[in-house]
Amino acid sequence: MLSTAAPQRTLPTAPSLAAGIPLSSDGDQRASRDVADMLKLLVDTLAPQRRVVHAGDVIYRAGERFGNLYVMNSGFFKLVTLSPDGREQVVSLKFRGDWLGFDGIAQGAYSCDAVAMDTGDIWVIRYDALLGACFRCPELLTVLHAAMSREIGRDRDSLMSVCTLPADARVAEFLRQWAQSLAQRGLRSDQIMLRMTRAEIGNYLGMTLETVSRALSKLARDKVIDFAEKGRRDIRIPNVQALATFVQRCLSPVPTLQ
Amino acid sequence: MLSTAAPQRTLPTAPSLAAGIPLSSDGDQRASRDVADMLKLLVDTLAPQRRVVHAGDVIYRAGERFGNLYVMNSGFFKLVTLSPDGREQVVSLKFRGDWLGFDGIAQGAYSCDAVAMDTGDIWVIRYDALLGACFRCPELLTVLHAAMSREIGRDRDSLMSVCTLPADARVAEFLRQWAQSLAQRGLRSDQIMLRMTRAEIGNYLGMTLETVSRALSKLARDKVIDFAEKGRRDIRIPNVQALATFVQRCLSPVPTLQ
DNA sequence: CGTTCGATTGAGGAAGATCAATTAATGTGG
DNA sequence: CCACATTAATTGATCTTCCTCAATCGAACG
Repeated sequence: MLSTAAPQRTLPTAPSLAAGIPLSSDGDQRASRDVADMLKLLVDTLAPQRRVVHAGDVIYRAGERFGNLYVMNSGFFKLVTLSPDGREQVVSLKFRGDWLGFDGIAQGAYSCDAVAMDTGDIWVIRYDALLGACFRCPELLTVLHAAMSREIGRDRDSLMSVCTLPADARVAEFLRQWAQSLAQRGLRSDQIMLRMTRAEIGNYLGMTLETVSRALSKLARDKVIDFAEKGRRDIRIPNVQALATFVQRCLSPVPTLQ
Repeated sequence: MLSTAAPQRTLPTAPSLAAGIPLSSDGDQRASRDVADMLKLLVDTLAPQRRVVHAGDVIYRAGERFGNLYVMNSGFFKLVTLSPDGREQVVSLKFRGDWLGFDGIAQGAYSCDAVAMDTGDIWVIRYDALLGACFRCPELLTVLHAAMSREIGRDRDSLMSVCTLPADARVAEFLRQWAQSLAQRGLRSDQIMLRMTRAEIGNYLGMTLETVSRALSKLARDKVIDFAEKGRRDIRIPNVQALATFVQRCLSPVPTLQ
């Protein structure tokens, strides 16, 4: 991990509108600092090329020759794989501080599409340049490996959710993870703007869009989430903990007394 | 990847009992060489400590302080994660040439249990020693990153299977992947010895043990697989391609005329 | 040889998929 | 700005797949 020696200033990305409720735990604040530290380190050592992206932009495609890694400074990405027989799967969602392109290292070609879901900016990092820089600055290597390791951990969490949770709980857990991801990056997490359709969410979670819709309706009915006035795309989460307890309630075979 | 300049001799682990049918494709043979090359490189540069393991041995546990990576020379491992609320999930299966422990880098502690499912031997590699060696031998870094990248790719393949395939197809695909893993390592892949119970397989694939059993029975009924005389734990796969076509048949909404 | 654990198979039920109709949001050209 | 077309979301009614429960069988082991 980052050896956070100097009390690095948090980048101005955390509008903590804390209205009494603590929006992020201590762990989240540390994670937020870690992300900021990593980004600063990358800027300082690599002066990466900056690239602005908009919703729909494809940063790399499956099969394309590998050469770059990308680090997200802002925005929101999905990674999509396509099987030979045409099945499509959203395999990962990425936020600020996440890296894109690790899948390409092994085979010399990317194995999925990286698609921007929102406006944002990412940093282009030539892989061989990065390796070179790692020799001059071992800290870079630490950061790189931590990022890859984290990605492996996240992928496993996804598998766990899909394999062990019923549909309702899976959707709740999805929202919880999303909120937590935002919190860990110093972004406000009490209101999340889903930039995915129900179909995309369902694909990611291994269920149909109707089931996603029903699950969200149930969460709203149970007051665990709230829809914004216009559009059912942004979701208010009054209390993240409520999502966690909802998941537990789905798991326990306790009669729901109604 | 490995710059396979010299025609490195394949390690004596590939008893190609080819009885006419090509047991492995050209791609598999290359992969097999790559694995052998990697293992040789590790021996030469790190002279890692060797450790013999037996079924049930736990190499590391979730929460344990991270320090070592492990490279499998032989045997078979499962990685198991446990959620805070007690859900257990087999998140990965590992074979010869695979690395164990990547999940520990990010957090400074392992996030799953690595359990041997069979007798085998693994090499213990201190992470900091590895990093040091990477500076003297950049090839090591390439190999390390390729291994992590491959792991990310595999995890995503798992997610894709679980999310997009019906139960029968998932079991077939599981066997196909297993056979392919063996072939890519120069091991015979026409006969695989499952060292997992139906319950473990089901857990890994996100279904119940009964469903696994029924799927295997169906595969046997359709002559896609064959059970050995004694015990239903080792499975003959007369033709790997048949597994792939079985998966496709499950996907296509073609009436099965019966 | 009985005990235990794993695997198989069947019957019934429940979660979620599919199909379909309706409503809400978004966009487009006049 | 409106009428219209288009896409996304919701909700209901069935239907299918898979889970659950249960009984039986086989293999391994003390």
